[in-house]
Amino acid sequence: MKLAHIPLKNTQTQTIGSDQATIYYIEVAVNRPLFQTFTYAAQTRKKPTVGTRVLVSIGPSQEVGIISEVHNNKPERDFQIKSIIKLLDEESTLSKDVLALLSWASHYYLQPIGEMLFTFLPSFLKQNKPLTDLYDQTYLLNTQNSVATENSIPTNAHKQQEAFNTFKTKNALTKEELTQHSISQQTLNQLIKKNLICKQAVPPKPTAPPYPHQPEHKLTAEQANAVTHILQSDSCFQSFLLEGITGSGKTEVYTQLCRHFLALNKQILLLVPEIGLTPQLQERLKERLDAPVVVLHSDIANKERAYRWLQTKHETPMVVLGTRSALACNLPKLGCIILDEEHDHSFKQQEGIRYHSKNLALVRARNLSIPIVLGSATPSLESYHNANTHKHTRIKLTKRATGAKLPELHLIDTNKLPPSQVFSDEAISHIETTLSAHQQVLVFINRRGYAPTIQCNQCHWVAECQNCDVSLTVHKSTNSLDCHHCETKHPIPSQCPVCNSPYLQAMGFGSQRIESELNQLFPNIKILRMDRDSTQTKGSLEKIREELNTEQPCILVGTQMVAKGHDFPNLTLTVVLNSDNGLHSHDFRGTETLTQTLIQVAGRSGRKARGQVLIQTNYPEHPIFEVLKQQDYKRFALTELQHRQEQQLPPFSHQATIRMNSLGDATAASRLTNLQQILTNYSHTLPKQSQLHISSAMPATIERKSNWYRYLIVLSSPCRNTLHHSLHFARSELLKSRRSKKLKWVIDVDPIDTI
DNA sequence: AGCACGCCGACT
DNA sequence: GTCGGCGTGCTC
Repeated sequence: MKLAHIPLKNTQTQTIGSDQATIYYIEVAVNRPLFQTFTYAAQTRKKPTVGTRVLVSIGPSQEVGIISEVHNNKPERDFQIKSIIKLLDEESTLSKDVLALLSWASHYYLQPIGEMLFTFLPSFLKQNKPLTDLYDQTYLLNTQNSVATENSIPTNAHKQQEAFNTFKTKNALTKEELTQHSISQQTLNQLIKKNLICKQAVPPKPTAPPYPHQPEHKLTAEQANAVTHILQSDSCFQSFLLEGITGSGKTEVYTQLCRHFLALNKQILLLVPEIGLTPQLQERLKERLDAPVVVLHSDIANKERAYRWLQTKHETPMVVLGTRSALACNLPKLGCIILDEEHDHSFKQQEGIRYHSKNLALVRARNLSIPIVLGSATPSLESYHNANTHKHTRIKLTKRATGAKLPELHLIDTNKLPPSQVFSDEAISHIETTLSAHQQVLVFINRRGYAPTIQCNQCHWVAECQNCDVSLTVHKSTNSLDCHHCETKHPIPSQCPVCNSPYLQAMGFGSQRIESELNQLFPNIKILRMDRDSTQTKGSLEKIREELNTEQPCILVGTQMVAKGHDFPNLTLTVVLNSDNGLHSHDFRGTETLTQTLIQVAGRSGRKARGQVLIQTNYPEHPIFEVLKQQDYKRFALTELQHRQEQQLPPFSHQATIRMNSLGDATAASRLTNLQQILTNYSHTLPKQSQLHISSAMPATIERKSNWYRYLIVLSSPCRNTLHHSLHFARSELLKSRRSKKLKWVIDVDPIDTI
């Protein structure tokens, strides 16, 4: 409300000569893959602050940089120090604590400092434009002016008198408030002309539109207990693992936590894995909280995103709901961090700059001495282990908030099912019963497209991508063969390119094929599909959700996407198809991920009344189903952790991969073998107890992608420091050889896959 | 990364 | 001759 204290913008009327400008020496990080900052001189009156954007000339070009350090004395440098071109803003873009966090992250993940900072910045702020471009225009009572001038309003100018009185009580008005008080532009201009009112740009403040109804909500005993437990650690660092079964109402716990911290004038950062879940969560938070909810994710338009970023600089209590990039927003009064669905792999950035948001969130909470809550029904084994060893405090929600029981789980052996038939008779009859009871059905298939491949009946030729080592997926809607890895599309051939046979057959099932299959089986029932292809256009996800809320019997076909936190109240039956390919994964995290996905999918059904889950499998004897039938995640976690311990796999050791890709041929493989040799020699120089393990160079799961040949070596050690030092050594070796357009390398600390 | 410089082959 | 390909090196 108080805007008067904000300094007036037009103070640049410098008295040249008596100008007290001093030279400061600063370190600047630019958006380039360089592991260093550059020293510049800045001549200003006020000491520049860390995190402020500057415009610098670097080599022959001009670029936006961020001040990462301000020196107290002139640093000794054996090169000439250039001056910055200008300070872009008077205020910092990255707060001090965020800058410290990201500097640490650049060191921990061995990523270039400038790129690390810039990946978190909305792209508008990467440009050479001042923050003030995003400020709100307001009109302010000119307090400098004496009362005498007030008399300059003619006594018959009632509108002006009235408007001026409004300003005297309100002090400042935004454009909207002007129209609210029906002050016309004309009247305003008159007042500005008389120097009674001045125009001023102010930093945007988040606002909370009043919500028509704020339903009261009663917590279950478990929920209430969780909230009080977490609040006990007020203003000190503590990490909680909120382990609540699907439908146990974790969101309600988050809401109550938000309310509490807002009441203390604090801010809350709520991180979610993907935008998919935000509309529902956003709506719930807005209707239950009496404070602004700022939503930040990469799908928000450029300028709007930067505007919201600026809003988070405000000290007013607010909730920021966002995906991983929201981690670096300012929030000067941050009081609590919540990370929902903490097991989700999308918190790990896999492309470009590699980091894990969960790790950064934990470090930020620790640095700020505030509590952090990691929530999931199926915690990652890392977090599970951390709770076992009391690094995290475990809080459990064991009952569904509605009192409904967890769904019943049945296995259907599909060994005798002919390959052309997807749905077993048993599944079909269950679907029929459910639909006739006016309830909804979810069919989960972990594959998009029509069919995963097309094959020749005679010579068994399979359509493969020219640029990648994968088979092409049939897409009926576009009538094309698509590569899901390099995005190329090919026409479907009418005959086999090898033996010219016209008998080409779509093999296997994807979500599109399931959809058309269901349309044939249940011609009078609405079939909805939720996958990456069907949700590309804006608002399509909301449309699907609306349809589901009509309580009409219908069938939803979905991929991975449906497993992520959606709440489908009228769903009572879930049919899982084709889960078998996850059973034989060569990645040691394969069973973990599959178990998590299946439990999450199962959890979509029966939120109100008890639901049912049918899993079709060719391997009904597989131990994973024993766990799933009991829905005993604890048992799974403990057995799997024991296995990990025996194998010395994470979380019992720390891993990093060095990946190297070469364009067109496999040179990366031999280069990596070279590096592996150097690292092996290096490991012999280490003290015996440091136990560094270096794998030999191996191809990535998809060896060739977009014609890039991809290889990696895995370094692991039970000692974090050993691993870290070895990686820094490896990087210095890598930097010795020249960069080439056809050879790229990247270090991935705490990798989650080898795809 | 982005840019300049420089060295080589193939063109009006 | 000189245009443009790319390999090499530097950026405060």
